Amino acid sequence: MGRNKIKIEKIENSRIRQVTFYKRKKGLIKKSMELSLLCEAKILLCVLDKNEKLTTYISDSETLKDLEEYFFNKTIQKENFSNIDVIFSFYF
Amino acid sequence: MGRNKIKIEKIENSRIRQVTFYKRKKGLIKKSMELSLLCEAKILLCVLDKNEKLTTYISDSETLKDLEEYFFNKTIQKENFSNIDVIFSFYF
DNA sequence: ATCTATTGATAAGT
DNA sequence: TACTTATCAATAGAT
Repeated sequence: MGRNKIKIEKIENSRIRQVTFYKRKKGLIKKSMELSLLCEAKILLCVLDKNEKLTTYISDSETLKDLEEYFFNKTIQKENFSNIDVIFSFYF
Repeated sequence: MGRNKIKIEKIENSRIRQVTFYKRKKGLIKKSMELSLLCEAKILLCVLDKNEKLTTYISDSETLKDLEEYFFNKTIQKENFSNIDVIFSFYF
């Protein structure tokens, strides 16, 4: 989307990278909120940028407590993704 | 987007809610991965659904360790959002 | 799961 | 950094 298609790889120009970071972080927070409201999902999003600023989005006040419980409960179904999983499933 | 515009509120039909959850969760993970690669951001995303399944996306192996450090460091700049913040900033 | 009309997100430009 | 706009991407509803 946007005027040109871009490759999903590090943006070398720091001005463009900062602008993209600002816009996409905002978009990610909005989509997190929408998913939590549409489907009553509990969501935690943490974004740590290179300038060492931490931005968090937490859907509701119980989310952290619930997540802690689920993280350490071995009987709960879990699905874990990292960049390489996502790249494979979406781009190959 | 999609065939109709929908309101951002709980989807009451459980079949439609599950389909939407599956599609949007996938989209959210993809966008998290893109932001981490484009801007070298460290990202943690946790999604806990009503059926008690936890899905996580972690951009890289150092993310959790770094986040722990930043969470408890009071000198770090932090920006925290919840649903109500997001709703206000995007919809009002 | 797959398809596609339609809205939404965003890359560049200003 | 905020606004605009052309363009691609995400997805709602149907199948």
